[in-house]
Amino acid sequence: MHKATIMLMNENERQLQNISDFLQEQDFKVISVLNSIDFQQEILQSKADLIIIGIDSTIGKGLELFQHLRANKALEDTFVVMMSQKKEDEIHIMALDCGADDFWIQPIAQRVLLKKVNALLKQKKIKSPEGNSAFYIDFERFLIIKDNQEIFLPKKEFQLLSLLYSKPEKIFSREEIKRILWENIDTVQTRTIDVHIRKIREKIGENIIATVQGMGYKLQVA
Amino acid sequence: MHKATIMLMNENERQLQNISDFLQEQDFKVISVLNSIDFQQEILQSKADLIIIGIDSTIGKGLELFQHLRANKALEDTFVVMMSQKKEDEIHIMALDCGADDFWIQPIAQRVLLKKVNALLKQKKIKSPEGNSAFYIDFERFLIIKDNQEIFLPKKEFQLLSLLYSKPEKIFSREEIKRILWENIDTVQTRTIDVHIRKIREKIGENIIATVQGMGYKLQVA
DNA sequence: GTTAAATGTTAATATAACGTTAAGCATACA
DNA sequence: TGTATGCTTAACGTTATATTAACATTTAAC
Repeated sequence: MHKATIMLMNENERQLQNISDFLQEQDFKVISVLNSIDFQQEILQSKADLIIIGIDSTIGKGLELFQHLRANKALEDTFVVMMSQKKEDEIHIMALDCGADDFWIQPIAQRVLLKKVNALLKQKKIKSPEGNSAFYIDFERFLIIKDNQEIFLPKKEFQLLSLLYSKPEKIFSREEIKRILWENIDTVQTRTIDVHIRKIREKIGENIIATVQGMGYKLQVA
Repeated sequence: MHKATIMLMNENERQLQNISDFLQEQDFKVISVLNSIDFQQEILQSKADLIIIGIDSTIGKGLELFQHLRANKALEDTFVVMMSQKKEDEIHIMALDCGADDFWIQPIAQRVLLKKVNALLKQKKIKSPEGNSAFYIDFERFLIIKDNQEIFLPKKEFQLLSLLYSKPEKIFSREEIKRILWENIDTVQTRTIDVHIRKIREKIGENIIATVQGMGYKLQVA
């Protein structure tokens, strides 16, 4: 099984070492950084599954820095937790506002830490429809925006893509698509859907809609 | 957008009312229950997205009760959080061991509560492999999840595995499998099933489907 | 141990599902 | 009225999946 990678950022060296040692003992792959410059360099390349940031020495510049990074696509699937010794709600809220997925108060018992880490790693973030794939849909203007380009799709193609887009990764069977887009008028032949798919792929790219044989189509998230 | 449903269980009526009122103000659909009997009745039907349990008046019977429920498939996608006024690590760990996904310490500021609730609702649970066997089936995405890996199976293999999965440990005879998967078209030869079993084993592991000589196949629960 | 029955395995073949193209028709619009 | 656009279809190409037959191996019964 894949060994989870955890990235630690903490300007307090002792704290950093403590947690790092413990997590390594527990057989995680750990990447430790002591300051926000290293952090910035490592964060996007590390492909960490979980990032734990100690914010006590960092407040201000660190959080601000992070807020920008959070928007980065490479971090979409990464859990980010901030830790602090301060219990004030203000800090808690600030951390979550900056895009942290959770907030832990230090000191934290090793067994609790381990439980929490494992609990998080079991979960998987779902990308919000906005950050979805290589494109997004402007429903007001009936346009697909991809790579800063505006792509126009005819009505049926637009409807079909919108449907798939409504639940990325969910497989929509031809039956389901027919039911929704054609209101179940079963005079519609099977190949019709394929042709629409064909044209959509032609316009927005081949790798966005995946075929699942025997089942239907789905929007790729990766 | 779908209005999230939150279920609250707390034997302390004032706490229950407080949280319930606040969350309703925030436009969540809230289901409140005061005791573990109601809880048991409501939990499976409520289809809540998030369940928050106050455990201080409940410890013991409540947790035990919940531990059984956690195994239920209907709760696979539901986040469960336990709250307590006690800060001891023991309780924290116990809660997580019982299958809680998170643990919050009371009192909790309303703004913090709201942030945490929203953060959780943004995530979507991945069913833990521990449940049934060494894997689980994502029917929406048509995938087998095993050791955090997503495995694709062709339609027939998927159907066959799903059938076995529907009743772990039950032995399905070849006749029964034929009847269900081929709608009793008896032109299908015996070895066909074996070949499908073979391919499934190849992809998800040899120890998951067991052969019962003279009887049929069954899903191992391990 | 020997044997027959049951199951495992492989690779060739058949079939079903999907992709693609071009053409026909309807509708809108200049 | 002619032209453009979009939707659907049929026909055919291609690929993925399902099935089969032939042979190997295991199991249980004697």
